[in-house]
Amino acid sequence: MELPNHAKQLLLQLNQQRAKGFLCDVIIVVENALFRAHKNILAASSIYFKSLVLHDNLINLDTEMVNPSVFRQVLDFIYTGKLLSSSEQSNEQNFSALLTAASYLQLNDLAALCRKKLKRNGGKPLLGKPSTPGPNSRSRLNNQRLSSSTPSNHYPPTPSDADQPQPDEGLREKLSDDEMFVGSSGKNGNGGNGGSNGNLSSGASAGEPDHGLDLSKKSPPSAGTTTDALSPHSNSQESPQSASVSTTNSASLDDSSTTLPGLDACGQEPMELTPNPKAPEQTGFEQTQSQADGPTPHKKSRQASRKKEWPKKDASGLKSEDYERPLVNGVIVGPKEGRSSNSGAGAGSGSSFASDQSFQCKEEEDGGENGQDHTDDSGQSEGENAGGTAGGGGGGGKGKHGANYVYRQEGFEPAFGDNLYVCIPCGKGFPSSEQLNAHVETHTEDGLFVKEEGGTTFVKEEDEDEAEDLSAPVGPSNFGGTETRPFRCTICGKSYKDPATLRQHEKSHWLTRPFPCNICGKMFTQRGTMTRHMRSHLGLKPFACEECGMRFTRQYRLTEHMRVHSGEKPYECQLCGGKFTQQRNLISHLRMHTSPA
DNA sequence: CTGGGGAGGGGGCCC
DNA sequence: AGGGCCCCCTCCCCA
Repeated sequence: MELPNHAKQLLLQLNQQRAKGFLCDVIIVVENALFRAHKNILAASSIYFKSLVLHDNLINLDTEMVNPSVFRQVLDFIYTGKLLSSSEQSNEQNFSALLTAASYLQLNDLAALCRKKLKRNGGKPLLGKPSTPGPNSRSRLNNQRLSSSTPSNHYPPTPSDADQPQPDEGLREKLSDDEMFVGSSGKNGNGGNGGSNGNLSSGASAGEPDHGLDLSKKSPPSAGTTTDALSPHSNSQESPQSASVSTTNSASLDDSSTTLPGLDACGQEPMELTPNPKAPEQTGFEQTQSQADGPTPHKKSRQASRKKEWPKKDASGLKSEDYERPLVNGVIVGPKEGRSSNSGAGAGSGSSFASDQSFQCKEEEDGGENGQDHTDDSGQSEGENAGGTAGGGGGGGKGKHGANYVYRQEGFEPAFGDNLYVCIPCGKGFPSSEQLNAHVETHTEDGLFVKEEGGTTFVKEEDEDEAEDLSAPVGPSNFGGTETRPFRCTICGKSYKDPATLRQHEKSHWLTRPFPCNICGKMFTQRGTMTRHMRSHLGLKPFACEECGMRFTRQYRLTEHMRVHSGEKPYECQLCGGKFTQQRNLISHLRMHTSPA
């Protein structure tokens, strides 16, 4: 007994989910466009993808092998088995590009389809493009690019040996100059020494501004010779994640930006893949592991593994809105964010992608942001840290790591059922995106930022940034006493020196966090925290240790790290006299003294 | 195997 | 917006 349309239906659902970003657990970066997808689907369609998604949640594809437009077709193909080529594209060039991409990605069926098509048209497959499996060619290209002579025999290549992380131009623009040289760190091609973090790419360095891209400046001179051991950093770069940042492309943001996966290009003629019995036969082989060829310093593996962790839970939290937002300067830009990110790059955004109508998706101004809350922590966090001041140790701990930033919220256990499209704020499920969107609009009128406790303050979405107007803090001296900290939070009673800080603090009480990460959808109460978080996605580590070349995402980390070299151990245990370089280690040490052993 | 220390990384929060 | 600090998690090394 067999259900006739089962497979088809399943695929249809999956494709719809992809369109909404629902349960998507991997992001593919192609030039300045991001695509979300499901690891399982990718893994089932290509060995190459299989090896990539194994450890990566953020994958960066070689822009020399595939461009956003082509990748969109590829992705559509993967999810539908149909080749949708718009009239304008259904020419040889397009098929040729598709073939290149398919070969690179090891999508054999698609490649065969393209070859067939090209043959039929009398075209020549793969002109000038490598016909070898992507990975290899990719490595080759990368090596060239890096001018590294290191052979890349790994196959499939781990992102690590594949690319040299170089932040996408667009992304760079979005971040401060000093952040730019980061990605390069390490990873140089092969591990060999990444050590030098970044140095490699450095050719660039000369003449850059102080903080700038001069990799050589920031990184240790040892470039070529440094050992891996010294530069765990490099290792970290090899982690999948870093790979993600690898593209060298200098896509100028202006235009091309965008790609909205999940959207069907209109007017396309489907070219269906003929049933292929042996199709999904990818044998399972996960050799990625072996990649860590050579002795790997422990840190390497450790870091690598850590990297793998990040998106674990977050990835799925992507909002469809983000998903569909055009990218500008390499960063997904949406109506909402666009507004807020007015910093240079952001500003341009609006206009920059305007030209790219084709993929644009209209979504209402605010539609989504609110939708994203993850409450996991919110609930308690506030409470805790609020009251807690110092003791609030809770404050810090809350929500860490694990929270589900996604579709599930405590208190909102939605009955999904068939309703795959779930309104995050209220937990209602809808059978179609249209219905969900319609529903969401009803929210936007009400404003979704509700204070967690008391719920007395409503902040309209539009005012997100100017929340102060509505969440007017209790003015100075409303609470007798603290003259130095006259601004007090009505919810938890903590007081602050200035209204801005109070306002900032108050956001921690909001049920909905106003600053979402455009990549994983995680929500933050402070923009700065979100920006910092973004760095981890992008592999940006602007702060380099001049001693060993190790790079960090935060200045503070570097400062801390420097003590390793200086031998300074400023933190002393009053009980046993033990000294530590880092306060946190003293703290954990103290616990050892105090814990009831 | 286990516990302690060192250290990288992430998030929250205040200034 | 960025800096700095705190807290937590986790991994690795080593005794």
